[in-house]
Formats: sequence, C-alpha cells, structure tokens
Amino acid sequence: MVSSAAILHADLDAFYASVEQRDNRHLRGRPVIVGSGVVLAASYEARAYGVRSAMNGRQARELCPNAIVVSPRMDVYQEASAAVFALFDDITPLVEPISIDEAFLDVSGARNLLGSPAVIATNLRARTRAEVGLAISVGVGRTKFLAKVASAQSKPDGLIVVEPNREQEFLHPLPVTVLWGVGAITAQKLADRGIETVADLAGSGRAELASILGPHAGGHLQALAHNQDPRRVTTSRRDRSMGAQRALGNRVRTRDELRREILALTEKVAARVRKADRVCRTVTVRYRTSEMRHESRSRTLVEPTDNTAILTSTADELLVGLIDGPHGPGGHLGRVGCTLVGITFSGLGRPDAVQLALRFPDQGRATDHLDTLVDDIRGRWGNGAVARASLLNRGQGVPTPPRPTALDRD
DNA sequence: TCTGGGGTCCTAGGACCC
DNA sequence: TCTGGGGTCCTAGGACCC
Repeated sequence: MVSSAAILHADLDAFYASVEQRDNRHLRGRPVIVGSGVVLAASYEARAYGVRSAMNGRQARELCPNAIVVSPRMDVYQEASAAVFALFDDITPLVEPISIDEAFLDVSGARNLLGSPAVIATNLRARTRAEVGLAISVGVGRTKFLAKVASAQSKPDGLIVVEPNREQEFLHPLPVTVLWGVGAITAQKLADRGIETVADLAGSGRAELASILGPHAGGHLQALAHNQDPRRVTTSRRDRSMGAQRALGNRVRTRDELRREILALTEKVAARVRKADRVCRTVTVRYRTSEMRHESRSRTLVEPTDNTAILTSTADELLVGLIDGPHGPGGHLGRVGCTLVGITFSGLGRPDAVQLALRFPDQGRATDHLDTLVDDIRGRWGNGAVARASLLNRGQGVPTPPRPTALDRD
C-alpha cells in the first residue's frame, strides 16, 4: 500500500447559520442571516439570493427580503466548535486549527488504526452530523493546499479525495481564486493578463508573475499552481498579535470621546495580553475616516511590556497624532469624522523569551524562535538555565541563535 | 447603530549601521 | 566626479482570510 502523506481539511458549512438552524427548526430550509449591521454568516438558502458574508446588512436584506435575520450567539458557536474539535482530537493529535470552524488534520499515521483517509473522512462527517448536529465538508489530499481546495470544492456537505495520480487534473481547470491569497484585487490583476485558471498560472513565467504581484507572492502562487506545498501540519501556533476594534457609526465624535474609546480598547487587550502571559513591543492605533480611508500610527517600544499605563499612554499619543496629522479630520475643531478605532499589540512574546531577545540584538523580532528556544531550555535544564542564558551574553549580541548545547556547558 | 471583529502576511521607503 | 553596497529595523499601508 502507498503511504504518502494524507491531510484532511475539515470545514463546517455556513457555520453560524447552521448552528441557528440546528437549534431552531423554524429556520431550517429557510434563508438565515446571522448579524444585522454586517453579514457574519448566511445559510445556503440565503446565499442562493447572492447574500455573502461580510456584506452590508442592508444590501443583504434587499437581495433577500425573506431572510430571517438573527443576532449572533458567539458562546453557542464556541461550544459547537469545541465539540467538533474534540472529534478531530479523537482521530489524530496532529490537528492544526485555522479558525473557529476549520482545521487541518494529518492522518498519515492513523491508517493502521482507523483505515484509509477516505474512510476516516467519511466517519468524521457521520460523527459530526450525529453527535453535534452539523454538516462538515472534508477535503483529502497529499498537501494542505490540495486538502483545502478539495474541501471548498466539495461544499456543501461533501467529501472530495484527491488521489495522488489525479492532482493536476483536479487543480488545473479551477479558477485562480481557489488559491489562498488570491482575492478580488489580485484576481483582477491576473485576469488583466489573461490568467484565469490554475493552468494559466502554472503556464506563466515566474518573472511575469513577480512583475504583477511582487517576487514573494508571485513565487508562492506559481509553486502552488505547480502543486508544490511543503507546509506541514503544525499544532503549536503562537499568537503574533492581539487587538480590538470598535465601529462607531457615522455620528461625529469629539476627540475626548475617541480617546475614551481607545483607552477602553487598550485596557481590554492589555488584559488579554497579560492573561496569555505575553508582552508586546509594538503598539498600533488604527482609524477609519468617514470617507472610509484607513490610517494608522504605530510605535515600537524599547522594552516590551504588558503594563497598562505604558500601553494606554502610548496609544493615546498615537491617536492624538492621527487626529492632528496631515489628514487631520477636524481635530482642531474638537469634532472628528471617524467611523472606527482600533488597537493592535504586535511583536508578542513571552516575558522571559523577550528578555532573552534583548540580549541578542541580532535576533531582532524573532520572538517565536526564542519562545521555542526558551521552552527547550526550560524543558531540559529548568528555569535557572533560562536566566543564565540571559546573563551569558548580556549586551554582547551574537551572530547566530544560541544553541542549548553551548548553554549547557555554562 | 448600520461597512464587524478577529487575525496573518507582505511591501516600499526611510533611518541607521558598517 | 559619482546616489557604493549590504543589512536590519521601523513605519504606514495594503491585501487577504474566516
């Protein structure tokens, strides 16, 4: 038997809307929209009218006047998600969550116990239906990319297994928009050059794609079009940023109102950062004007912190700088045309790892690398070794990442 | 009240360093 | 006489995803 890698991509169908239909039989078979200001999710009945997620609520109701609009119940969705992820964990420990309603599963090692990937996928779909009451679509392939595309093609409530000898045949006729990272704008740029399918993309020169999309994106898309995707399923992804934002509607605000909004958002996110045992280095304040123009200001701190006082005063300075900036939306009048404010903390790391990073200036922002390193050091030699590693190279800087073996000799 | 709210990654240009 | 060359970090903004 062939034993190439086997990856499942499992994706719940119209998740929020399906939970609502599950919990209220009057909604079954009818167009359901979750969220009123903007569409968070639309049932397939509503999608038939052209309703899409992220669509303006008013526009959605015009397209589908019969739709039943319900308020989101995030706690119920969380619960349903946890139940489905428990089923994933029954199959394999190699589960990579992508969002509340989808994940990759590496089932390469589960064949002997659970059967072929197709059998595993079929059973997963049946259990999700029977035990959680929801439809889940599954794609199976040799790579993440193939699995993801297959699940999308199988929707709704479907299963597609891409056999290794039929990969090209499966991929090439599909539109470029199936590729992760190709949205409306990129698709239009490609269409302008006559590139509309994955086959077109595969036939394009790397230089041509680089000139349209930049070297990185161009190379990435060409690799995918040629069915090259070396990414493994990884279970440990750390947060790189945390943030919060608030839409404010069209009412004109005073600058003090905006400062209070930012203060509240900053305190909220700072609490999340502390709860996650992280510190942050960069504070970004975002702002959307009444003309829907986006602006941001950011500042990178010398010392990473989780201190609310430092974070709030930094955020406040950045916000005031935005209001009074070159596109200043009337700050001098004391009233401001602003439809959204947001705060993001990035450069997140664990406090001890960030302390270590400061000792190694050449490592810059590679805090996830250092997080891993600190875990490794602590696991082998305990907390004391982490402290010694910090002291070892105080103020010196090293050209390469410190190796645990070197630290061990200290 | 009415274009949400949470993220990820990339890029160009400037500052700065050697 | 000439805007060297290579690298990193930071900032502002853009595209995309669920």
